[in-house]
This record gives sequence, C-alpha cells and structure tokens, in this order.
Amino acid sequence: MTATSRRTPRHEATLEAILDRSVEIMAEVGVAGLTMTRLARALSIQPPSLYKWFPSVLAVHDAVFARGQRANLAAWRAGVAGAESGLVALTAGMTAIAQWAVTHPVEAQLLFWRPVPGFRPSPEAMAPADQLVAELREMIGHAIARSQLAGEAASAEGLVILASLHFGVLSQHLANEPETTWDEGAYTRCYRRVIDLFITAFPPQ
Amino acid sequence: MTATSRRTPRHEATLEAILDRSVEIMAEVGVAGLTMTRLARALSIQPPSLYKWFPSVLAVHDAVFARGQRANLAAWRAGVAGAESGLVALTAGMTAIAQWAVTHPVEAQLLFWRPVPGFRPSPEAMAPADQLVAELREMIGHAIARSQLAGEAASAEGLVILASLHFGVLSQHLANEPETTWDEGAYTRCYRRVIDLFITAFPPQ
DNA sequence: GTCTATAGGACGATAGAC
DNA sequence: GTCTATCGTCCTATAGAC
Repeated sequence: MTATSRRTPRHEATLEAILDRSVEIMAEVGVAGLTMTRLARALSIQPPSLYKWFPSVLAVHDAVFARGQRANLAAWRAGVAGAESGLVALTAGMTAIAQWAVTHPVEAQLLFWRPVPGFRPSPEAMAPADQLVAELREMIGHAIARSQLAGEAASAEGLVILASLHFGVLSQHLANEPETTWDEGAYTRCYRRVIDLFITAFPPQ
Repeated sequence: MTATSRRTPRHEATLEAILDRSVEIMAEVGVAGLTMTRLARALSIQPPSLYKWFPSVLAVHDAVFARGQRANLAAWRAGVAGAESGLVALTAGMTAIAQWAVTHPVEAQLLFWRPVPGFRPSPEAMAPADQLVAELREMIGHAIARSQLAGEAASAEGLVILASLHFGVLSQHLANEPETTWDEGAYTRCYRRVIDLFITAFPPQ
C-alpha cells in the first residue's frame, strides 16, 4: 500500500529491484524460504531498512504475486494478439502462458500452487487473474461462434477440463524437470497434444 | 534406520502414532510446517525425547513419505483387484489412487509436489513408487494386448500424457478446493472424463 | 532511508541426569 | 525413554539516532 503509492520513477525502480532479488532467493531456497533477513543480505542492507519498503514479509510475497499475475496476463494477451480470434488464438494464448510459467517457475509456483503457509494474496493482486479468466471465456466463445468447438466448451465443466489439462502438464514439468527448457522437456513437448484433447472433448456439433 | 529396525509391536505402534500426529500437524500448518517442537507439543512430550525415535526432522518427513507411498501402492492394487485385467482395471486403479490422494491431501502433496525445501526422499521410501509405475506399465500392456489401446499408449509419451491428465485434475483439486469430497468437487467430478481422454489419445488401431 | 541496538521467539540438536 | 538445561542459529519486528 504505502510502498506502492509513491510513484516516482526512482521509487519504482528500487521496488522492482527488491522483487527481482526476492525471486532469485525463492529460486535458491524455495518459494516459502524468502525471509526479510535473507532479502536484506542479498540487497546488502540491514533488515530493518527493508521495512521502509514493505511492512512485512507477507507483503513482499504479495508484491511478487501481484507482479507475476500482471506478467501472466500480459503473456496471454501477447500470445493472443498474433492470431485471429477463435481456436487458433485460444491455443496460442494458452501456449504463451504455459511458456511463461516454464520460464518463471518461481512465480508460477507462487501463483498456482500456494506453497507458502499463511500467505493469502490480496484481492488487488488477484485482479489480473480474474481478468484473464474473463478473456479466456470470451475466446472460447469466439471459437464456439466459429463452429470450432461445441457450445459446452464454455460451460463450467469445460473450463475445469481445460484448466486440468493445462496445469497437469505444468505441474508435472515443474515438479519433475523444472530445469529443462520448453523444447526439451518431456512434459512440455506434449503440451500442444494435451491441449488438443480439449478440442477432442468438445468437438464442434 | 535405527528407528524402524526394532520391530516389536509396541515400538511399531508408537511410531505409527507419531506419524499420525505429524500428518495432523501438516494439515494444520502446511506440509513444510512440521517441526520437532510442534510435533513434541502435539505428543505431550519434550522435543529432545523425539530424537530417540527419529534422528532429525527430515527423517520424520521421510517416514511420512514412505508410509504414503506404501498406502498409495496399496490403493492401486485394491482398485485393480476388483476388475479384470485391461482397460477396466487400468481406469479402476487410476481412480483408486486419485481417490486416495483426495482423501489424503497431506501425503499427496508430500509425495507428488515436494513442497519441503531440503527434503529428498530416500531410495527405500521411493521404492513403492517405482513398483507402481512398473505395474501401471504392465496394465497398459494388457490393455494393448486386448486391443483396447493403441500400442503407442505404452510409450514414454503415453505415460507422460496419462500422468499429466491424472495429476492435472488432482493438482487443481488440491490447490483450489481441497476441502470438498470426491463426489462434490468440480475437478474430481471430471476425473473419469479427463482420464478417458487418454483412450481418445491412443485409440485401438 | 539508512543505520545500531534490541526485544522476543522459534527452531534443531546435544549433553547428561534419572 | 524420559526429562532439564543449554548452545547456537535464525527469524520478525520495533525504537530511535543520524
């Protein structure tokens, strides 16, 4: 709150640097291993100084979470932008956020698996996620309108199945071979094939 | 090692009780939140006394992990036992381990998502998991032999896809609605439908 | 906005008495 | 096998000087 309300460029740059370091630490010691002490050490300042920027360690988690949600939404939009509306754009957008998750494993774990006991993201931090779901629904609707998917694809069950397929590949990749790249990974190599099962599950007509 | 080598019934019962309490604590404060201090408090003993049973807190994690793997393998075998070999037994076994995971969310997180930094399961604890994969492969082979699946279902890619489908539903359930039952959950209700996509992906002939 | 100093805990683990 | 006592380490967070 107070940390993000001062919007001078200098202030913003410092906050970004703090979040960058936080992600680095999470990559080293686990998402739940971020502490004010470790963060201060990485920034070469004393722990009390950090409290001028964030009121608590959970506030740092929330800021990393919020930035990750914004980046994830941006990745979706960038993926969708290159394709024409409908099924092609849907799979392009899904692939884009999957690739974002693979290249940002720390943020992905924080966003989608909540491995930090006691941490509850703030509603503001969650807002981009809600927006992404809305745009995803809209894109499924476009695909249905173009007779590329059955109408049931837009149902609650359709979203549940699409999410299961998407996060199934990602969770297996992040749990078993987080170091491999998108093109090398055994799971990520099957991503497109698994997502195409969504079309199989909801064929047009 | 020393903790499990003494095989008197009395000793075994105490160890089981300690593991039961450990799972309860993990359910309350998160899988990574288990500490010797908390465990001792729950058992109404002093922390140093615990070291007569387990040499370190990671050894407790390993024991919970090992017991979970054994139970998961037992659930698979029980599910398979009721059906005739082939596709029916395969889906019955998969459903059984999925239901086991839903009713044992703590163990499932520990087994399949490794949320405890610094914890590496011992080879002995992993053994049942290797055995389960072998039996799973074998059952896929039976289904292929009965012309219920394409031969490619037994390939490395086939296992990757099956695992993604299975853990996709489970990870969404455990992350988003761990409190709901198998029959109520939005994700678990789609489990069978998602697993059936494996057959769609590898149709016979 | 940075620091020193510090309060106040929790934790893993060991030593050694009983 | 249980305990008390204890060491050493890490942590969050605050007070207050500069």
